[in-house]
Amino acid sequence: MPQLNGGGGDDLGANDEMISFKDEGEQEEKISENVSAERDLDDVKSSLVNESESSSDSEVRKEPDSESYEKARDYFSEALRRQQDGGFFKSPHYPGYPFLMIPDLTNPYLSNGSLSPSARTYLQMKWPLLDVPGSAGLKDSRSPTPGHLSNKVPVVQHAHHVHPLTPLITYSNEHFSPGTPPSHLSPEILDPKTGIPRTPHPSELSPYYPLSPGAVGSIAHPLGWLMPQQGQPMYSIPPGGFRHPYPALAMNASMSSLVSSRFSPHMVTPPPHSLHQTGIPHPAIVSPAIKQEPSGDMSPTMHAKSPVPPKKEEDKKPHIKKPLNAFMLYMKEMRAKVVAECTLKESAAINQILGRRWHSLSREEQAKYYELARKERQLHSQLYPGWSARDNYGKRKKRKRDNKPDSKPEGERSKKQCVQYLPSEKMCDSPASSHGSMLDSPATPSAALASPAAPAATHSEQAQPLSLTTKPEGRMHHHFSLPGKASGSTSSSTSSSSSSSSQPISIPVGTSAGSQPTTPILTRPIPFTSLHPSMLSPPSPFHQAALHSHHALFQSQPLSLVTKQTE
DNA sequence: ACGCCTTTGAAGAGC
DNA sequence: GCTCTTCAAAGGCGT
Repeated sequence: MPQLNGGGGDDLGANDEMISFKDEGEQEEKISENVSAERDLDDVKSSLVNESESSSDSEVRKEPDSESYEKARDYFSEALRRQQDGGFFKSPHYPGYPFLMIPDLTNPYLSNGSLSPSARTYLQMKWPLLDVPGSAGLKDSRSPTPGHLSNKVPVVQHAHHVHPLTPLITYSNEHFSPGTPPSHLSPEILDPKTGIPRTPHPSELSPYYPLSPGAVGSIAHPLGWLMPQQGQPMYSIPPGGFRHPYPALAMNASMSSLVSSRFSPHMVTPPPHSLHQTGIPHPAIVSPAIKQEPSGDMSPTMHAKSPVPPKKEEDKKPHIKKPLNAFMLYMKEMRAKVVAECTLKESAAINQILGRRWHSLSREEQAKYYELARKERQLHSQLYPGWSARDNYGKRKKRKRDNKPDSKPEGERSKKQCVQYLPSEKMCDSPASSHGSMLDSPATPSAALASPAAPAATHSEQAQPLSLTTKPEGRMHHHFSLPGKASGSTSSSTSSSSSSSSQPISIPVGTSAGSQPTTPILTRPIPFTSLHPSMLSPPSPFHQAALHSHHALFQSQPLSLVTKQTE
């Protein structure tokens, strides 16, 4: 139904994709009302972000090897996203966002990977934009106001300057063509000092790349708040250097050779072999011998396309990753923000939060991700026509949670099946969601807000990330169902089988499905230090003042409150 | 070092 | 057509 993006629905064949939020119903639009709250939240977050930066910085540095290269880049991009995320939920301002799914020279699907998709995205776009003076409301690009930058307050970007989903445009190589910046973006290249649009210099077009310490130090870095330390690049710098504005020129041999073919500023002379038959540079073809996946394996489908002789097939197979779905894209985008807000590290917990946030997104916002994911799939199919998701089966040699619905009683499954991070999540969620201005979710009673640590979040709720929404029906019910499978029954499909089966339905302790067990099972509790009431959704202005106190409170709160058992 | 955890969505296989 | 499984990201944690 939701051909939400009316105009853009070119080949929006993904009708089914929209189904997921079909039942999201009406509650979500309210998010847009919190734009101003978000603005304030930035201030709050800035402190939290700073708080988490020091630790994350060390993380980055501990992986200098080439394999971590992408990781570092991703990290950096996430850090950038943090800065950007301040305006993310303002995305209602981006209804007509043009998705720039231009085939990328790099290959985000190769696990050995080239530049991080998201990182690439930020290349010439983000940093110049960061020079746009903070307060979005001002929209005054002529007052650099270095003060706010040095103050490490995330710059609230004007919606017009960069779309919040920009980092999701992961496969566009536009950003690597300084000579041909995206038409819609080129005007946004602002002079860091004047804020006046200007013709970007190549060296400035890739501000994403780590600046030389000197350069960073000489200029009040717009991203100072996310720069771990003065002049310290956010992410690990390959031993080879990586200080040149064009990393390809300074990186180690393998990477540079890889990147050079992909990041040629003008792409004038891409190596012939790098071009896919579709005209799209084929990353997998580009560097079969240059940069292979450490484990190096090339799917048979790749052989068909790759000019590289099939010799050493097993060794040369790059692992072509699945295209990211909408939620995955969203996760990559928002993870950093959640981490920053919650000082939370465990992905399992973060993902739960993100799952809730995902459902709290407005239709438009979700639609953007769906659209983006759809285009990713299109691009992926173009890049790898013969690729099948099946090709990756078995690559992960883990076989988990093969919970035959009836093979084992619920409680007999591994205890980890019952791991619940949601109590904490709930606590983060409660304040915002319980507030009238937010998603007045019936599932988040004010009691939860009053006592974040209290197990107000019923277990059934925990098993239902969607409970954040106002829709009592829909998936919510499905999650109540026993693993046997009422859940998958919905034609809706979205979270049908997989989520229901994977969900820790964990009907606990003597409670039937649908009842309200008050005992969150938290075998691996999240430290309270990781919790923050603003985690799940932007806090309303009313909560602004309370955020810090909440945070402080959480830090001092014992976890026992969460794990309290009621039976 | 490896796998699990967690989330949603997509895709494939099996019935 | 429906159900189930696997994988995609991510990073802490357990073994």
